[in-house]
Amino acid sequence: MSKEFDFKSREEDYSKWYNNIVEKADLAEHSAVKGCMVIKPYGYSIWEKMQSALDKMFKDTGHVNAYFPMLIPKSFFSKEASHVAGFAKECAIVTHYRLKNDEEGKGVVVDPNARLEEELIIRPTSETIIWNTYRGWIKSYRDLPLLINQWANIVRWEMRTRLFLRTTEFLWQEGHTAHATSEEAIAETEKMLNVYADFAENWMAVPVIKGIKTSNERFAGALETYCIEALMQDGKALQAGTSHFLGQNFAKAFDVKFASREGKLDYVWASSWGVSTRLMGALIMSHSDDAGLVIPPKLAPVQVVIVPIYNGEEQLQKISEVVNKIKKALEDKGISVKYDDRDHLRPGFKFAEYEFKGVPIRIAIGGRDLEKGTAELARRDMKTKENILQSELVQKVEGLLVEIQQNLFQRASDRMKAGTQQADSYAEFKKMLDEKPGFIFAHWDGTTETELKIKEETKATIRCIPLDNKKEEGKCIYSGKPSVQRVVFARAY
RNA sequence: CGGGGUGUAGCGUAGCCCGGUUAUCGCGCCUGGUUUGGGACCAGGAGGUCGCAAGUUCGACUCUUGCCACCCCGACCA
Repeated sequence: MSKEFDFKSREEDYSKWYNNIVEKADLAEHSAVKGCMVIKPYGYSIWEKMQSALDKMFKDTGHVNAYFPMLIPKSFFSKEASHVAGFAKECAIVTHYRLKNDEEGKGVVVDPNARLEEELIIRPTSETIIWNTYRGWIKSYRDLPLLINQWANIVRWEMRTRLFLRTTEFLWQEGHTAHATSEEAIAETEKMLNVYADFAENWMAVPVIKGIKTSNERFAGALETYCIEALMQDGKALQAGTSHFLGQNFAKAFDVKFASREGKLDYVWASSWGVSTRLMGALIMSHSDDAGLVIPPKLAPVQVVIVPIYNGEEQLQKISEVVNKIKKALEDKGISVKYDDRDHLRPGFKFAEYEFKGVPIRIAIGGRDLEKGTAELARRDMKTKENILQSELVQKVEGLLVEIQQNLFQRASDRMKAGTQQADSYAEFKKMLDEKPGFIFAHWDGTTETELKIKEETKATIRCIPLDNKKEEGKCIYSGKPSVQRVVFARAY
């Protein structure tokens, strides 16, 4: 019996549990560079599944992909005042372009003669370089809307990092669109928020609240920031995606004007929106349990694993014949199947391994099944198993994949519901945060001052003002001033 | 960036306080064999800049200083 695969339980140590899963399910590991991670093949293939689903959704909504450089002239940043203020503290800067051999023979050193005339920033986001480019692309209303997305890596120099949730370098997509009117840009911003929510719920099986950020939490340079917020199993909120209405801020900063149908020149209206490898963190923390990772079928690199149980090589061959037929039949239905016939590991070991790697369905076929025409079918989400006829396997598996997907969403939704409360006084609010953290709906007077005070005293922030919020008269839990609606508070990642 | 902790083989660790042959054990890995319905067993074997760098010393895993990385807590953020 190996200790290697023993997980910390969520109860025992939530962060350790999370790190264990990331490492032991082979998703990612720390790299030689502080704050940066290596995404391992198994983890990356989940990200690829996310990418391809999202990419299709973007294309289906009229967007095209392009690529802009990773290095941005420093001067670009200062063109939009609040943007530079928001990102200045976390920028990596390229100052030189050459190394040379150290004259004292101590390896290579930066060549002081190779200083860049203008320093380059490694993109923390690409608004500036993109809007500088758009100036040349947009002349007329006929050039609009411009609907572009890019898949890229970016760097934000973070103080404290956690695999997937916050790393110095991360992968993401960023959409940058240009429109003739404010209304159109806002519609685009909202449309992409809906795409994100759709993806989170229907692919990741993660329920989210759609909302608007307070001015304090808004993206640097945006007029309005929309977001999807998810609730993790420890009661902390996770911002899973954002979509920004940028107004004419970047158009003005980079002088991007278009001639309208009437022949008038006006600045272009903009949106930008993004989701990142942080989604991996959301996925892990939404569904996984004390036995390891749980992946919804639609994002699982391997949906079905088949493990043979045999006695001797001869029997293995017979089983393999049956398995290969089943495998083919499943694959014909578009299901990804792995047949694990490694001989040096026993079935029990494999069972455990696929459990902590989160494979949704496991089929075991042994000598007894050979005679009876049966198989053992186990589902990861419930950790249950049953014996069924091989002849019913394909149909059963197809249905089960759908069922597991739905079950995970249902379970996560129930958790979110159970973790969502209403507080009507500050005392009650603080008690909830301590005793049963989660989303807390409470009245707020709408001022940044109150928001910051609450944050300072409780570490809870306003996650968003839900889009479907019902208006309700009330009093701010902190200041007692009148409020027209409840907002969502939580401690967050 | 502040407080706390950790760093010895792929993983988990003993040794360090009180310096002294060839650095301990378990798991994993390799070879061969027996096994295989929930984390197999036997035999043999390989694998180490003791996080890095200086210093003290006849001698450093052990003492001193500096640095690095990771974890936890804070400030900051997707």
